[in-house]
Amino acid sequence: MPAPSVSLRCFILSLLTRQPMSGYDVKRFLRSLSWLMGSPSSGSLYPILRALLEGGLVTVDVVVRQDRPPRKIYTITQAGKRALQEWMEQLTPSGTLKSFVMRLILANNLSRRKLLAHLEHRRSEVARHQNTIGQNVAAMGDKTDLGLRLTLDYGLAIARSELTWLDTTLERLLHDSEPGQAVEGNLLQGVVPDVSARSRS
Amino acid sequence: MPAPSVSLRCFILSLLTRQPMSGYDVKRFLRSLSWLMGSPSSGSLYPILRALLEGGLVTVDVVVRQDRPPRKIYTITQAGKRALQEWMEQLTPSGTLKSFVMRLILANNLSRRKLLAHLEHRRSEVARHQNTIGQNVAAMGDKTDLGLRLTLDYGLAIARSELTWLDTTLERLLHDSEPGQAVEGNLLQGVVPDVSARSRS
DNA sequence: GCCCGCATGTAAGACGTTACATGATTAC
DNA sequence: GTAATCATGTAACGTCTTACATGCGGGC
Repeated sequence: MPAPSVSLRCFILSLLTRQPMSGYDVKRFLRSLSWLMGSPSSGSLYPILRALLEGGLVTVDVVVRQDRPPRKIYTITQAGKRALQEWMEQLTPSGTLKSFVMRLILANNLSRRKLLAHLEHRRSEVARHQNTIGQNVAAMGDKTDLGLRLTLDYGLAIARSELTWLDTTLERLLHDSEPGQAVEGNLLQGVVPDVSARSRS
Repeated sequence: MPAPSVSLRCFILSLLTRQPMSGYDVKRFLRSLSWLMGSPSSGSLYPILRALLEGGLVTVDVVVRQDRPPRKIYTITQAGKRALQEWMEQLTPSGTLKSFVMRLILANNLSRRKLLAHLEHRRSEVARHQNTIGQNVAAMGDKTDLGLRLTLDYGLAIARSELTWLDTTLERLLHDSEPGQAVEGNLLQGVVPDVSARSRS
């Protein structure tokens, strides 16, 4: 039993705050975002669900069906929500795009203040890396290394677009929060499950 | 000895085609690009160098110095170059940004044809993911999931900027290769213009 | 007939990090 | 004097993937 990573375990736990899901549902959801943050394989996903279950952070409803494997629908418990809250408190992101996106998806579980802090933290990191790249470009001088030039140019392009996205998003969120009063509460109004989610056949 | 991954081993080997380097040099170089592709820790880097040495793909020159650890300068051998060439032939990228950047850095070891193919491959992948995100947005409808909306919006912004970068870069490379006759040789003339463009601190 | 999607899960091993060990030099 | 950089390396451990096992249903 390869004790799964804290971050991935918590992330999957937090997906269950959106709605109860089966392991396969989690997989499909993450596969649709695989470009941004990759998606775990069965070999890591199912052990994580089992660990959550054994830790009492989720419950499972087994839906038995004729002649096919039962679907196991996982639902987060109160204990799970508490554990999640504790994890959310100590945001210490590690600079990678993946960890940034992880927390971005969880925006609903964050107070607006925390969300803004998260975005601003990312902003400063990207800005720093932009500077680093600029220094690299300067240090390179006239050496004709096509690969390095392309890479640095690429990095600059990505960094620039990310910064503008962060700026406009921050501005939008700030603008939205000014008229509102509930600054500290979670901003997610209609949390109610709505378990349909699959209409396509 | 945790036999290191093929890709990382080959990538580090290929860095030595740029110039002979010590392990620490490799580390520093990769740290300066850590945002794009991360940088390996000592625990993976040094075993890789040892494996390359034992495989005869590199040689080492030990520079002894007074009272400090000797610097070990690694140089790629003919056998190393051949092995690298073979690896380069079978480009089967795996969609991640990291693997894309890895090959981008190695542009000098690629024929122009291969480089263009690489960029075009990336282009089609990003375009596909852009479509996926679009579908997600459509499927979401009016559900108010702030985190998911932000994430999808973010993904779209990144994808768009990457596509425009790829387009302009492809165009530039095509434009440069038309007048020239040597289509198949490695290209490295000092092309890429004007990468300044920093306005914000 | 065959492969793909659905749906779960396990075992073995590849991969990489963390933490340590060593120790001189430079900078605050 | 405490910390950071230079510079190498090892061992233990955490983490994740690959490949397999199972088995039905639907499309080509």
